[in-house]
Amino acid sequence: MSKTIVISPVVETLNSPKCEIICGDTLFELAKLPSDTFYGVITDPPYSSGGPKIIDRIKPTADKYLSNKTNNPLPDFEGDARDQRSWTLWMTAWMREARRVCREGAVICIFTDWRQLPAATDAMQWSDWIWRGIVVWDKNEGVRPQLGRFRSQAEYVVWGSKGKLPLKRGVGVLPGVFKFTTKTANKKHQTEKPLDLMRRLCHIITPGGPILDPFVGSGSTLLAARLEGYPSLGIELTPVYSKVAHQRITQEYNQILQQQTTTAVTSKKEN
Amino acid sequence: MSKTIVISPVVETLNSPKCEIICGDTLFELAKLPSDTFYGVITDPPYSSGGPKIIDRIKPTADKYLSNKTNNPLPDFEGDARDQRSWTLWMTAWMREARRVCREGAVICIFTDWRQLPAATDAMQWSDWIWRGIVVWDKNEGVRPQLGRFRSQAEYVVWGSKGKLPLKRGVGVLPGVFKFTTKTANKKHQTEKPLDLMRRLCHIITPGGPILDPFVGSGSTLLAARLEGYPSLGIELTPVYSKVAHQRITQEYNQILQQQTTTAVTSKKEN
DNA sequence: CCCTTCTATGAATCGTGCT
DNA sequence: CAGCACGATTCATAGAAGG
Repeated sequence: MSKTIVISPVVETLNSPKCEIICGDTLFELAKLPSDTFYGVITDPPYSSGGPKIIDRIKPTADKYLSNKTNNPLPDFEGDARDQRSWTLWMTAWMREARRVCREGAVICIFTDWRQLPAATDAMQWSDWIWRGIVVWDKNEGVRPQLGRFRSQAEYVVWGSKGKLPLKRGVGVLPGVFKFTTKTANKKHQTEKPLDLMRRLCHIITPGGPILDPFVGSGSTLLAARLEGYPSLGIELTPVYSKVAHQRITQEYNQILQQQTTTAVTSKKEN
Repeated sequence: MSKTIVISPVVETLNSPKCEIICGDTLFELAKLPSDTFYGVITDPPYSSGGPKIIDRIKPTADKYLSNKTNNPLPDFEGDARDQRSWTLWMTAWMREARRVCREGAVICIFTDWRQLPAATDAMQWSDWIWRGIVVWDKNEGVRPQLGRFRSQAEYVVWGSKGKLPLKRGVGVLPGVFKFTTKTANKKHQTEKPLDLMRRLCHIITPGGPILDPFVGSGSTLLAARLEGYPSLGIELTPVYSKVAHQRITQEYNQILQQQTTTAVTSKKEN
């Protein structure tokens, strides 16, 4: 049996959307949630990529994903050592549960690298989501150049919907390619995504609808959702990261809100 | 039995790489070629995409892929009405033959849309090519917007190699994301790719090595290869397009060569 | 010749209504 | 009711037209 530690809800500042993190295994925690609740899922599951052989996959995550191994202060994360068949089945399992807790017309966005992209589209369709496309995250040149090859400078978001996706639901047209560089400084997680990217992604979800993130990591999705006015629920297996995310969502949220206010005031003065 | 019509080789201008087009079915024509000849394959096969239902796939290609059907002077192209299972098997078949006629270390680049991308990676691996990555062609925003969705503004190149791909083979590092808009004026084919994109792609292949294009269409690959100094062989099923490509490779080649010379002279004068 | 305005278009898809 | 035909739709960009 999984033991659930519920971290106290992030303290709500005035008018800020609710945000909660559960520390536990996604499959078990999802099973406890009621059906037809969320308007969308945005998440970055462990890729279980990083090599064709099992022996390459079961290395510590830092060895797999960081080209500079020295001075790495980031803890390893779990769930990243499955072979592809097992990974696909596991993805299917949690995505099916995630689908249950979502309401009709909900949108799902799953990060993946090129190697797992086909398996991710399989899992999405096996779990009865309607696969609707691929969004490209262009990380810019400069990423792992190799002679005689094309650069692996992109990651991908496989996205779909629970059933029909009506054209008019308060959501505009969103770009299919996003260009954001990965930040290196102050990263809280090895695979942390740019906050601005996550904020843009949120807009695919009906405004104000609660968002689910079954793999919180350092909490970029939850932070972005909160900044964009969406309530959210996150699930994270690793206790360390549950705390990291919790801190980040509270502190960075306030910092960014202040910055935004300052910027707004400044630009008003300039006008 | 397939009846082969060999269109006379493109007239060679001085020092220009040889370029030849065979009019016939790729599967049959490939079977006639000797093994271990080519250094690379760059091609844009029919996607057989364009709708979830068979009835949508078997429509004329103009109905499937053009939103404005009026004033469309371009002939339809063939081989675009397979269901996904059949498409994957067919892709596997010709890619296996293409692999045979390529030498060790050869590179293959296959265009696909998001819908067929997973099947394309399957076919590549089933035919014993080593799948090495995905290249993104960003067509820019402006492409068929739809409310409440991410834009389908990218197409993809699935690429791989025949066996090992040595780091040092005279090829540098190439970008993983290319941004080129589709031209509208003077298009010779419904799905014509930007020439500059094709010229950049060619650089993944060992300089001077002959290139194979089993689906010529309007001949962008062959034209690009010729401009970049690669000899090439193309195969095209539709007689109309065989001729269109032949013309284009002869005429546009000379035009562009002249332009390049003019530009070079002009910029010399400016310095 | 440059700048602005205008128009055409796109490797679709949704949703309605008909058979 | 399932399946299919058909019309409506979205907007950034290129290229044309106009000033």
